[in-house]
Amino acid sequence: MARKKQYNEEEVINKAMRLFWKNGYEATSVRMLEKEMGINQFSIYASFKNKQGVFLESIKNYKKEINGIKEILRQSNNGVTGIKQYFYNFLEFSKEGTLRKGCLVTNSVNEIKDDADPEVMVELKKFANEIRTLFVSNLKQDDQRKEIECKADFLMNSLLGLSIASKVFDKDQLENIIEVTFKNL
Amino acid sequence: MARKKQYNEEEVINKAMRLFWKNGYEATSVRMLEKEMGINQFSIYASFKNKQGVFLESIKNYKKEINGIKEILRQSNNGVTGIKQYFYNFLEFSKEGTLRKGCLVTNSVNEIKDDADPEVMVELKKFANEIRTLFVSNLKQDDQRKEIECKADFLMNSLLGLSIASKVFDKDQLENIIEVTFKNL
DNA sequence: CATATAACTAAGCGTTTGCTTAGTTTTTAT
DNA sequence: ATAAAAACTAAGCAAACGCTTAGTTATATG
Repeated sequence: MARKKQYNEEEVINKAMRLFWKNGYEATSVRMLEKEMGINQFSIYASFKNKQGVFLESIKNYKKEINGIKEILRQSNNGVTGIKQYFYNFLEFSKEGTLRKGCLVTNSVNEIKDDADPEVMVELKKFANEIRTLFVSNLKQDDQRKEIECKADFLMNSLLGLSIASKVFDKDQLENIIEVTFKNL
Repeated sequence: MARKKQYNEEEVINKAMRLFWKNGYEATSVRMLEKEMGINQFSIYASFKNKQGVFLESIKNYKKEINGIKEILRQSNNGVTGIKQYFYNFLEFSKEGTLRKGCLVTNSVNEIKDDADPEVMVELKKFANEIRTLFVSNLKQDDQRKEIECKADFLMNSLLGLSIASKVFDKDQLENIIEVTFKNL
C-alpha cells in the first residue's frame, strides 16, 4: 500500500553512532548526521523522532558492537586475568586507525548535563552497571571476601580513566597503566 | 583621558570559569557568559578577544584555584601518602555543594576536538604534566626504581577516572576507590 | 571647562541550530 | 488503472549561535 524505506535503520544508526563517538553529542549537528547517514533530515526525524532519539539508538548500537568483548569477559572463568584482558580488548575496540575515541558511554556521561533525556541517562547507567556486574562476578572467582565491591569500583574507575587516558597517552603508557592496575589486585 | 573599566577582569573570569566547569565549553554560550559575568558582550570581547579567549583565561584561573592543594602536594615529603591526600583534596575541591563537577582540565580534554585552539591545548597538557611531575617527585621519596614512571601514569589514570567517577559514584564508593588505588602502591 | 579616548549599551549582523512543512515520487491493494 | 499511504526532496521556520558595530556615557588630561 506504500513505498518501502530506501535505507536500513540499523545501518544508518551505526554511521550516526560512529559520528557521536568521534565528536560527542553537542558537537554533532543534524546536518552532519544527515550527510553521514546518507538520508534526508525528514527521514531521520521520521525514523528516530529527534536528535536525542538518534543518540539513544546510537548508544544501543554501541552496546551491540561492544558486546563482542563483553561476551568474552562473561565467558571467562579466570578471575582478574579475564578482567585485565577486557581492559586490553577495550583499548583495541576504542581505536579507529590511530585515533582513540574512548568509550561512547563514558564520553557521554562526561558531557551530558542534568537536562538530558532521562531515557538516555538510564541507558548509560545500565551499561556501566552491566560491566561492573561482570567485574564482580569475575572477582568472585578469585576471592570470596566482601572487598570485592571495592575492587569492582576501583576497576570501574580505572576503566573510566582509561577512556580519557587513551585519548592523550601513548600505547606504552596505556599498557603500563593496565599492568600496574592489576599488579596487586 | 578615558573611562575606567567597571569590572575586575579576574573577578568576571572566575565567574566564567565556574560556568565552563559546570557545563563544558560547547554548552556554555556567550549569552550565558554575559549573564554570569555581569558584563555586556562588547566588554567580553574587548577584554578577552573571543569565547576561546575567555576559556583560556578560565583555565589559567582554574589553575590558580587548584594551586592550593597542588602546593600542599609539592610541600609534602611523605611519598605516596601525600599523593593519596591530594586525591582526597581533589574530591573536596571539585565539589560545589552536593554537585561534583570533576576537573575542568580533564573535562575539557575529553570534550575538545582536533580543531581546538592550540594555545588551549598547550595549557591543558601543561597542567596534566605538572601534576604528573609532582607524583613522580613524591614517588621517588619512597622508591628509587624506574617503575616510578609507570606508577605515575597509573596514578594519573586513576585521577582521570576519579574526575568522571566523582560525577556518578557516591562518597563511599569514591573513598573505596582511593583506598584500593593506594593499597599496594 | 573642553576635548580626546576608552568603556559602556543595545541593536543587529550573518550563520547555524534542531525541526517542520508543502509538494512529489514510489509502492501496494483493490 | 486507480486510489491510498508511506517515503522521499527541498525549502524554510524560529531560535540561538559567536561576534560586530553604531551611538552614548564617563573620565583623565590639556
